[in-house]
Amino acid sequence: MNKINDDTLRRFVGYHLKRSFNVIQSDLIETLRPFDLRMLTYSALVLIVDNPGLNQSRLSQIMDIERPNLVVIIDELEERELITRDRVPSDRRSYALHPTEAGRALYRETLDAVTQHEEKLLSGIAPEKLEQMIATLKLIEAAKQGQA
Amino acid sequence: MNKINDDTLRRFVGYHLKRSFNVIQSDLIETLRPFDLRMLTYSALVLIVDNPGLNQSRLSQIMDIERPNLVVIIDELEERELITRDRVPSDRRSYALHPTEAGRALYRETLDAVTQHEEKLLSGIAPEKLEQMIATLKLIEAAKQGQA
DNA sequence: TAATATTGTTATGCATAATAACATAAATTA
DNA sequence: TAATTTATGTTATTATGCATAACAATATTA
Repeated sequence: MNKINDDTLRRFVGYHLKRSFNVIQSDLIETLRPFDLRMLTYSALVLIVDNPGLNQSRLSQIMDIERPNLVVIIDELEERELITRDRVPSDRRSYALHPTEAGRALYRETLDAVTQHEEKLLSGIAPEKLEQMIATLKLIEAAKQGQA
Repeated sequence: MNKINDDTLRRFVGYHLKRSFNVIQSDLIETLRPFDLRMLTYSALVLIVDNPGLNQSRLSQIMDIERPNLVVIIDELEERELITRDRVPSDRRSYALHPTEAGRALYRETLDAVTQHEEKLLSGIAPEKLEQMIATLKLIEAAKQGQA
């Protein structure tokens, strides 16, 4: 059982990011499973509750996904009557997305669950370290703009 | 053009991880494109060069993917004659994976390219911050084991 | 008014990832 | 030794995430 050497890949920030994200992601998937939500449907629900009235174009931008991929997500949330697509008189191309009462209720439930699961998963790590890490992650996120 | 509020999602470490990983990932995909490699074929190649003789079972473990998903990756690398699958006399179920000379050459080329691209992307961030972040990312990675 | 841009949509394909089922071979145990 | 269990690699299948092309309806602009 000699150890496999991944020192070369360990030189890359992306490798560490991916491996740690995998850990959080699998925890999150399990957390959301009882609510029949996936990462993207959950993110969309949260953003719609927190930004009622926004349209799909804007939502796809903040979610960093292409508009076509958002359509099925919104379809799903609408079919489950967690949100509504409302025609906008001032721009008849777009829909204003609003949560239903059921959507807001699910939002509250899942927010608790997700918060608790992440707190539990990361309970062994000093909050200052996490805060520092997040600050650096934001710098990486911002590095995108600086690219050619 | 009022800003969309994602404060709720910003409470989650996973959200920051995902967004920053997306930035690095899209850069990496572009970097690997000229070499006709994807993230997974690249990772596999690196690990095989650095750990010649390992088998698919072990490789799938370190890569954190299921064995069936590794098969096509190894198929591709073998078809391109970057690696070989060699029968092991002591265990005739498994294959020892070895890089070819072409595989080692591509490894060197891509290692340079990936290193440079990541350095360029992250050039505006202080190395100490990145080091601290990686240390915390490792803690998150390790949190997996501590789970129920 | 004519040309261009935006919004939402359909269709399509590629990449990543998980599971079930299986053949072959090895290890265990009865 | 024989029977059972486990490990390795494989095929098939499915779900998910993500990107692009093309389009109709509507808005914007030149």
